[in-house]
Amino acid sequence: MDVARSGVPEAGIPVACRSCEARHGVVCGALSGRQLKELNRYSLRRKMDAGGEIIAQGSESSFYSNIMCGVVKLCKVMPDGREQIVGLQFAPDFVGRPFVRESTLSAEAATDAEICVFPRNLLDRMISETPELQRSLHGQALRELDAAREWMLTLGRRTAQEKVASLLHLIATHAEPQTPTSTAFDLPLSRAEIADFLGLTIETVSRQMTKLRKRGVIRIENNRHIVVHDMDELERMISA
Amino acid sequence: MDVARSGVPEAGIPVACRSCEARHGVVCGALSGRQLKELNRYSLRRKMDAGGEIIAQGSESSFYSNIMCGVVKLCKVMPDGREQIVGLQFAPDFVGRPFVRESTLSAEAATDAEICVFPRNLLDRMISETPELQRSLHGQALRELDAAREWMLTLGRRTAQEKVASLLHLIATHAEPQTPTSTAFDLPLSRAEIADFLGLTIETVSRQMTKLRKRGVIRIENNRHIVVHDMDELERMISA
DNA sequence: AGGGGGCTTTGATCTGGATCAAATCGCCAT
DNA sequence: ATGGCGATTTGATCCAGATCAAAGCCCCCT
Repeated sequence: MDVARSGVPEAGIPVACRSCEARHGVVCGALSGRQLKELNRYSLRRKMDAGGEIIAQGSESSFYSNIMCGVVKLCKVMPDGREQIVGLQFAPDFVGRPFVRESTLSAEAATDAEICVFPRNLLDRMISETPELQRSLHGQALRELDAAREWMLTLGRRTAQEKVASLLHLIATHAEPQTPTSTAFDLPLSRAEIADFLGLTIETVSRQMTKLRKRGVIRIENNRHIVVHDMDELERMISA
Repeated sequence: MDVARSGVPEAGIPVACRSCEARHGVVCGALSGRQLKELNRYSLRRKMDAGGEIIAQGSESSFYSNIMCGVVKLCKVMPDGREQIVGLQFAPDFVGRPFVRESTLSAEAATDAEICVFPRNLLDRMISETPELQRSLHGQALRELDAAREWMLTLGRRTAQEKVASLLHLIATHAEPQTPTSTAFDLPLSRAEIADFLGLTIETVSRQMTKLRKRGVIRIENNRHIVVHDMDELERMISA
């Protein structure tokens, strides 16, 4: 059924890109075949173990990345060690901060992950040459801003119970890129990381999870695997 | 001393724009003389009283605005009335959410303010035709994202004392567009609004302000006017 | 000048979540 | 299997900040 040469949009697309998770993501989805080929020439796939650091807070990085699979957490730490996770990113998100070299936060693999790393200078050039790419990255920045502000409401005004429900709902909603909402999933974060995302302590997170379990809203298997029995109730608990 | 015609970059610039606060802001600074003229033709200056609503949460607005003077607060409210301020914007910031019509937050004048309102469709067209404008708005979105994440750290991990110090420092740093940091300023927010920005109650905000006053870090005149006696100490209290 | 209403401060008490302290669980390496 | 170690849960107690309550203050209006 394949058409032989032209007419097939994948003609001329690098082999590595054809089945890539991020092929139609924020960055690569906005590039021409020529650009894709050039970016691919200087790209490197990298497997990250959970906990591995992609960008260090306060450092200057000369790379950007795309997330191919896995979950990446964005963290801020204070000099005294207090830590706050300020965002989660999922495949095929773009990771990096155009226009500013020094990073004000760190990016770490929360789960085992695979990323596609490419030179900052090269993408910066492509951004300035490609309005569609600028637009696409602008769109992701605005979506992240919406998400950050939604989370500010969670941090500032929700109770511990509502915070934990919010987290479970967020994961249920984003864990599987294909399905809009999944009722069973693995948590990409440890209890300590959940605490740092919600502005709580480990103990409070654990107690609230237990409470949800005892109320029959969720089941917990092996600490990390969650089955949501009553998604409606979970959503109701967040109260918008 | 004026050069007669061409050579003066302001030639052909609408009169209304020449002395405008936002003339070199995120939007207008990225437009050509022709575009500026067109945008100006469909723009409207509007005076807002403190508390006046620019965009309602959940509504669809067909306008964007530039802040000419004053302070605008971005709020989210929950169905039960709990409220969180998720951002403050100062002249000459742009207010609006490109790409998405329905607003997930409300924008209100925190102080008496003046804004320049223009049609969404028109600016959307200019954005798609003007890479420099797209870039400029992308830049503002990323700066707002940085600010939102910084505030997430404040909301999630700082104590009431540190939160109030963070707010005073934010205002000292942004109140006067001209000076980088001012040691005396009027608070653009009431105690209730400060509480909604910091995720605290009015009473806690008041007590922490009193504590700062008694420690000699600040002086408070007429509730709204603040003089910072010891800016170093204020910054130290935020601990990065 | 007087009086009223909405902020703001101050005081007393309560409580949700933090902190301190043990178990218990799960998983890996031997 | 067995031991060991980090992660998680559970329990006891504490405390920062919320809540409830009452002045005080400021400013505007008549």
